[in-house]
Amino acid sequence: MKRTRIAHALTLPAPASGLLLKGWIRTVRNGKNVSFINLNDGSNMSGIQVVVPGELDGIEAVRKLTTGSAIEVVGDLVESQGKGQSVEVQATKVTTVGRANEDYPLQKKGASFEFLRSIAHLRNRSNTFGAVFRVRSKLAQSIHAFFSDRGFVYVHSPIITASDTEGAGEMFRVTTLDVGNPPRTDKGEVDWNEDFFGKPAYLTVSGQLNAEAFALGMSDVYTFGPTFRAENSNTTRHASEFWMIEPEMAFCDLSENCDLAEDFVKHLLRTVLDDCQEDLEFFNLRIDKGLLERLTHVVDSPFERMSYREAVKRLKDSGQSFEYPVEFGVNLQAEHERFLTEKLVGRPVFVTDYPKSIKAFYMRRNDDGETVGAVDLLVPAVGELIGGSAREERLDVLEDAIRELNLEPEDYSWYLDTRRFGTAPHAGFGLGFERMVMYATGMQNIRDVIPFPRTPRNCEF
RNA sequence: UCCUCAGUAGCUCAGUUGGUUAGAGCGGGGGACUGUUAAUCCCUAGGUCCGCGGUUCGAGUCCGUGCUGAGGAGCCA
Repeated sequence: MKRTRIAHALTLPAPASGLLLKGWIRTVRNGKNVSFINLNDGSNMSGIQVVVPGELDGIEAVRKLTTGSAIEVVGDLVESQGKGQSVEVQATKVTTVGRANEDYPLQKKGASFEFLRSIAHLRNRSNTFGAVFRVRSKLAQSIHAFFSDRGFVYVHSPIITASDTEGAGEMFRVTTLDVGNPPRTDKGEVDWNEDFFGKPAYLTVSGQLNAEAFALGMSDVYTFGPTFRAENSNTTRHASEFWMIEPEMAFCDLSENCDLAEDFVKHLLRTVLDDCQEDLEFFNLRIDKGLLERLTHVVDSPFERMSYREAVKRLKDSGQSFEYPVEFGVNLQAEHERFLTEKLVGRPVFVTDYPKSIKAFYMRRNDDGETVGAVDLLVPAVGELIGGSAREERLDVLEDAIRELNLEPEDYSWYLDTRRFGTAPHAGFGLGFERMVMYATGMQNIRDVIPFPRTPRNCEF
């Protein structure tokens, strides 16, 4: 007999006989004549109710079953006699596969997210985290589907990099040297020539420069993989290891870049609205009351676009007082971004053309000499969701930008090669995957949307 | 990294101006009852009050310090 996943069993027309279900017990209620088991195998939120008649062979073993135990059930799908579910499984055989002892930490009792983080290996068996990780998986699959449909090439950018000049944050060093007793040069400095790669190496903080190289040859590409930041930042929105999506398109300007970003965000949200209904309804009920309304609104609204210059003007004209004043030339604070997208615009907004002084060297310089072709997508309730830009494709301008930062163009030789040999306008953006999962689920802590999160001082599991 | 707050039973929490034997609900064990829905009812076991040091006749409670966690800020994705 072949196993049926519970989500599928629930779609079968009842009555249906001879099903084999396997999963883990969420709750058991034993009566004199009948026992009820809520069985869950991770394929959906609700699980399925298994009804075990009191006269069944082996009923004594069933009565001793505990929350968390793994079992196999053979039975028939029938219309439910009780309230609360339309169908249930009338068991003809129940087999204990793996018993959970009475100290199983996930009892049928509300537990704090903080506690569940301490049992990350078990928390996927809870309602909330089962839903989070189903949605996360669906979003990941949906990302590949979106780009695949548009002819993008999926590029695996390297995890280990030797360039420490990307400037996106503190990097984790990768080394095989004995940290307690490294080889040293005559001057007493650590001799990186002796290290595995013959020079200092790090975990990547971004795949963008690699993606650019592939875009300038394969046209439309994207990366989707893990990224590492050694920042000692302890917030609900930062992790040391997270996933990032970075599309990069040749022969593409800032406006077309925004077009893609808008389609992309809407596609992802529409997918989870369509395919993860039960999970999203749970989030809407238990985690974030406004979730469904907000997501539906975003999917249905055209995104606003305005320049940074205009955004600053509208923020100043709003009369709103901010903890940090708004001025042309300063980065927008979280409070500014939220006010702009939530109050002034009321829907997602692309803010474009930031002062060059607050953006990265590789962003394309505008003709005004003052701004660059950067774009941030701000969304209600979260703030910045996407950051991107048109890339500087002109070799001489790019070299000047590097020198202005007191960096050496020679250190970027392979990157500059792409501008020497058949350069072309191109643009792209980066989206923190976990930010999207948080946005889609209403979860407020990044540690609760990553299966086994890594943050400063936390590398369990 | 900075600021603020917190740490009491397996979990979620209460614990008064410092005062006798630190409590409740859920979960666990035993029983009753029941087509049940986080079932219900009775009985029961279960504690390094985060660690260390101090003040005091007396500390879960006050002070210092360390550890851990959370929220906020900065940085960013």
